[in-house]
Amino acid sequence: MGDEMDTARGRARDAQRRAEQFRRVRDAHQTEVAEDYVELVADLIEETGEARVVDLSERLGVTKATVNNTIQRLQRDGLVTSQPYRSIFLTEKGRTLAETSRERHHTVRDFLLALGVDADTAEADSEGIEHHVSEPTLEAFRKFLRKSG
Amino acid sequence: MGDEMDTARGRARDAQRRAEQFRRVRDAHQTEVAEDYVELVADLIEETGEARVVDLSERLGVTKATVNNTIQRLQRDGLVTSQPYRSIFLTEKGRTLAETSRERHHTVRDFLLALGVDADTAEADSEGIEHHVSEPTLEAFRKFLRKSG
DNA sequence: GTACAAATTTAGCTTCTACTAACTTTTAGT
DNA sequence: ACTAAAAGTTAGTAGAAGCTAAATTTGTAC
Repeated sequence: MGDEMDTARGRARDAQRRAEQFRRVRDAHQTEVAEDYVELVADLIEETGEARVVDLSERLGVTKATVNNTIQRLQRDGLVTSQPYRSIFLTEKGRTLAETSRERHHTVRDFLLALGVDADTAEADSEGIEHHVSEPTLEAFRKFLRKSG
Repeated sequence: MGDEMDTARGRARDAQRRAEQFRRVRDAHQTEVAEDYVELVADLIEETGEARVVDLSERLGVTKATVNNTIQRLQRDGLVTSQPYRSIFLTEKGRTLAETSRERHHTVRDFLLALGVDADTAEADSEGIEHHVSEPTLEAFRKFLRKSG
């Protein structure tokens, strides 16, 4: 068994490891929408007392029809409840997801701010980044915040 | 025009601003796949001399059929060229995208490493994060790297 | 309490990304 | 040169997320 084979094997292992990373990113995408929705539903309930399709539609920048579609799916997945023509509520599962999601979002945003990024950019970028930050990285962010705070 | 209206207006403006952020994240998603592919094609050409469907398939963790599909789309969008049963090449546009994409990827990865995140996590997270980091944030990352380096 | 406006829902369509299974072409071994 | 394996392609399917347009329900102003 020569070097060539070892190299080939090494490459194969490498490829599999990287494939796993891409898979994780793809999986993250599937939960991103769910996280954005439940986070927003939680915010709206706190701010205005209820979460309506039209509010989600405005804040997300998609049509009401799209919101409706997605809410159906989230209901199917046990994250929200809603009766026809009534506003939207979070299930326990939904509340938990909203909570961890929000915590992550804030950590990322505060971290970017602490790093010297301007407020608008920090808010905008954290929206995209929050879904792709693992717990170890979040912990590194928190550590930085403690030191710089 | 009382406080109530001002608040309502303020909320509407706020909603629009946030909607813009979500829109940006959604747009980023559309280019993510393209960026991952061209970056990988560039890597493979450098490492092995050519980029084949089967290699992309292995590294991305998707089937060859999926790679084929996507390559068609990238070709349609002018990022790659490929003749049937032949390996894949980047266009000038594709090379440019691969280059900026790779630079961003490395900046994010090196930044996470400098922050104390372990190598595996840095590699995995940077894969997800790289597509959502704006230029100002990247610049803040670079600045941190210069200071800590 | 009726009519109108606002909100919600439904129907039908598109694009993207993924899959499996079957097929064709190319490459490599003998 | 032939055959088998590897690589690439095609066809058909599915689900997610978006859209527009039309229908329906709810809420409100008079």
